[in-house]
Amino acid sequence: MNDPALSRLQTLPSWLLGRAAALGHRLVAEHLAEAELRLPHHAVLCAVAEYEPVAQAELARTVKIDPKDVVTVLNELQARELVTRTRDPKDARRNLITLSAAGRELLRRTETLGEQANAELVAPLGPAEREQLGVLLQRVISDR
Amino acid sequence: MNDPALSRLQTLPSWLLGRAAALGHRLVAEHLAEAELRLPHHAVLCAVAEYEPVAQAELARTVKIDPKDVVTVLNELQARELVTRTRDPKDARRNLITLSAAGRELLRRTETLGEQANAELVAPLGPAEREQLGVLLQRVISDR
DNA sequence: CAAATATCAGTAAGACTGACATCG
DNA sequence: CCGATGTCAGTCCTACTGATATTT
Repeated sequence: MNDPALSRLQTLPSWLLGRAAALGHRLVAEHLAEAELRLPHHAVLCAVAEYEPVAQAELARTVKIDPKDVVTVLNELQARELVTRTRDPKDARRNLITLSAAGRELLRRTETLGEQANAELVAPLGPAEREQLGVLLQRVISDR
Repeated sequence: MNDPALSRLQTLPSWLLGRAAALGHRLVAEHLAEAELRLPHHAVLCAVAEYEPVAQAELARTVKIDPKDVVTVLNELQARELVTRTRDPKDARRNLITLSAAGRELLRRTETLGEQANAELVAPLGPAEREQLGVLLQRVISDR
């Protein structure tokens, strides 16, 4: 018998995406480990830098992670004094998150580390192909 | 200040890949749930169909999951009588895995489900673009 | 003895779910 | 009261690590 079931599976976009993402995830995580930061923490730090002062719920939306997980990530970032959490005087439900000086400094490092990891990830591709890949992926994830 | 830290992050290949893969993972998982199968189980089933009779260690290599996890996956597949595990008479260290009739039948269903999910995933792309995406991803993951 | 195979137990990261209190 | 926000506790899936037994 031996119909090529696996071969077919391994050409499906979801399979290829899964493997490529796993590779990227591993590379980025390895590089970020140098700054003792994990991936969601880095993403949250990026978002805080761009939108501070910002509420946790909005962080969850922009970084696209679960609001419940934002709590944990922020707890850890706050424990390392990379961000500050203060009550919003205008709306007491909200915590306003801002970047500390240490957070800003660490972010500069982790941004560099992240870009190195991504350079490794797309090393097999030429510049035009990297651009093309980015465009296609954007289309696939757009709005969903 | 507000340098666009998040914006930059969200154009990195690893970020885009992560989001696209998560979307694909969710779509495939949802479709496979209809057959009460999870992702690794489907992949293993595909590999067994293509290479049976096959040893667990080789399954781990072809499907690229941890050999320890193959044990669990196979336990569950065997409990549902989708595969059979028999001692290799030539090498008593090996278990030879083969597909049962029920397994072969279920695989036909899950293959269809998987292809439907992937069709949804790449729905925003035209035929040529899907091909292009596949080629680029193959290049990125080749050999690593 | 060294290497490969299979199993088991435990752990870690990430994404999720449900319950709850607070505030507007 | 409803809806949004934040917190807490716990689950699920996937991936890994370490230890062990057996066989080649």
